[in-house]
Amino acid sequence: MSDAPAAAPASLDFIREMIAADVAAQRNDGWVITRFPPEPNGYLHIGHAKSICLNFGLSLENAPKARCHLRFDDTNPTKEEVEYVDSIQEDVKWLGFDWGDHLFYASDYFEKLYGFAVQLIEKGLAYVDDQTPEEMRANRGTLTSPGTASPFRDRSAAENLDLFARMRAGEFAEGSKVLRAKIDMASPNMNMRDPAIYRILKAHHHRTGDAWSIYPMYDYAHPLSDALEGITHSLCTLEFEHHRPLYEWLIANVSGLPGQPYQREFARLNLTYTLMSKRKLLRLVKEGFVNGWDDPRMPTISGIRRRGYTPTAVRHFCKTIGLTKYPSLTELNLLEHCVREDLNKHAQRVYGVLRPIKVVITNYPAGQVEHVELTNNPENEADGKRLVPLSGELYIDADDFMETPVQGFHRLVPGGEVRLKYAFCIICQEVIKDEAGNIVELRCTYDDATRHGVKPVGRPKVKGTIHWVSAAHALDVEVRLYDKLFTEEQPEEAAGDAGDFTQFLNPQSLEVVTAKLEPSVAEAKPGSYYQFERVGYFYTDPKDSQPGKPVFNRTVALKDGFVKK
RNA sequence: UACCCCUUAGUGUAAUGGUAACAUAACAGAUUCUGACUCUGUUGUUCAAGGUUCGAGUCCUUGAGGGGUAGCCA
Repeated sequence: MSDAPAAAPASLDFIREMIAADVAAQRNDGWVITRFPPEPNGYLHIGHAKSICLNFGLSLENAPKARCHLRFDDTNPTKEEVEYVDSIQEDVKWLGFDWGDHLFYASDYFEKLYGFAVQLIEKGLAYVDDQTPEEMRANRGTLTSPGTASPFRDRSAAENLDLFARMRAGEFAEGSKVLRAKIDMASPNMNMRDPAIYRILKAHHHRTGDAWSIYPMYDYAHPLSDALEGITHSLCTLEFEHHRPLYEWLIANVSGLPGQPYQREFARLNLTYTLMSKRKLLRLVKEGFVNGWDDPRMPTISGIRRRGYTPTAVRHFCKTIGLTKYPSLTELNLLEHCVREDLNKHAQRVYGVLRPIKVVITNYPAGQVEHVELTNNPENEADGKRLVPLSGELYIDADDFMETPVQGFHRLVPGGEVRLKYAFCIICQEVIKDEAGNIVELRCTYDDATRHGVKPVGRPKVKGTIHWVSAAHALDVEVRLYDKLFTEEQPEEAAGDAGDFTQFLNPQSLEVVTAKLEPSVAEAKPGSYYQFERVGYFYTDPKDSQPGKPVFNRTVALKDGFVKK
């Protein structure tokens, strides 16, 4: 799937408008430098894709005076792991973006950040607080009442310097002291009520090891890291809106910063039938509701990749949903539309029967096998053709036969006629059942005069065309039929505060069938995209497929224009 | 009952004081050796009330509704 990662959208969103104005005004000499700053504490999901497409997209759109950094915001060693660092890089690359040499870690700035903190202390803008976390919380006030100053708020710079140095040296226990910015305990913005900027954490960091026993807080590290990297536009989601004054306070009060970035916020992605919280996603994995972070039902990048979504489709989706400050809920359907749109252009067509019914063509010469030439992809003739065996014993899909048909059913019925695509028409003469009454076989006759799409004159029109697989040549293949993970559009909302979203897990989110596929798929390479004609799009599972023995994941079903009335 | 942000077809977005539109969804029809794709058409939209203006989705006021915020998480 090859379309280039995105030109600018036709009309500018509020962020792009702002940036265009900055460029026009030659702010930062016309440079646009953005960053995607994940904390390596989990796997990236489709919501992150929105941010990735924005930040890296901006860099592409504003070339050559633009770039986008990948920065790991690794300021909390208790939650972070290299496993996540690796997966995040893989996911960003898969989406089609490239950070070049601009891979950074907040932890690389620890020494500089420490120096800035010393500077703030010297300026009388930060102090060491000995209050317990409980006391701090109590004295912070509430949403409707101001906070109370800490008894330690007016320590001298000298004392603060000494204490902060000893915090770094590891002299104090975790939780016993914290460095706070001295701002305004009465601010209506809770973030400005002397926020903690350093805490004591005697934890092993995945990059700095045991070198530090204090770690900067996000609110402190982020703006300063942005400034150190020369970021011009720091874009984040809406819940950081209240952090903006603090961001600006730090940029204004720390001297010697090489850049003057500013922060703007946009609404995060919400998708129907989808959970986007890392914590809840973790629960699904940990409690075994899904099979790992890359389970094709997961909204993680690794999950949707394994499901068979394409980078082009995801990028196009991100462009389509736009960028606003309205906390919208996007229909999953739109994502699926983008996936089908891309796959329709590129997926190779094959015949596959998910729920086989045996069809015996009684007047077809016994033992005869012929080969029909089928188009691999009608959307792209260059994909060529293939030969598919046809014989007197076939499988068709159970969905394509109804013993007592409903209104509008165009496929095979007792005594009725249907076309086998690119073969001939058959008439169902007899339905054979076992003792339990299950259909085990359909006995049919074919009409040689109906080959090549011919409709003999004077015969009732055959409305249905169905796919088929030759029984003797069919491959038995494991196919995983994925459906939406939840039965509710908004599982969290539906569960309420006290409830548990897992009660809305869709029991039908995964069905594994042994399908009958045409023999050509024996050579299917892991990680390739297929359309099973009339059924859906399928992806060769990259983990579980073996040479000659592919396993397929259903990416998304084809739209079904047939609605039973 | 504090502060901040937001509100345009069912959903997601555009319209930058001058004809309310695009995508998707739904529904019709055409086409089709995929009930897909493609094509055509239909339904349906500015939260409310005032104000400014020749003219308001857009600016102002008030109200309503929604989201966010009280980690030594990010």
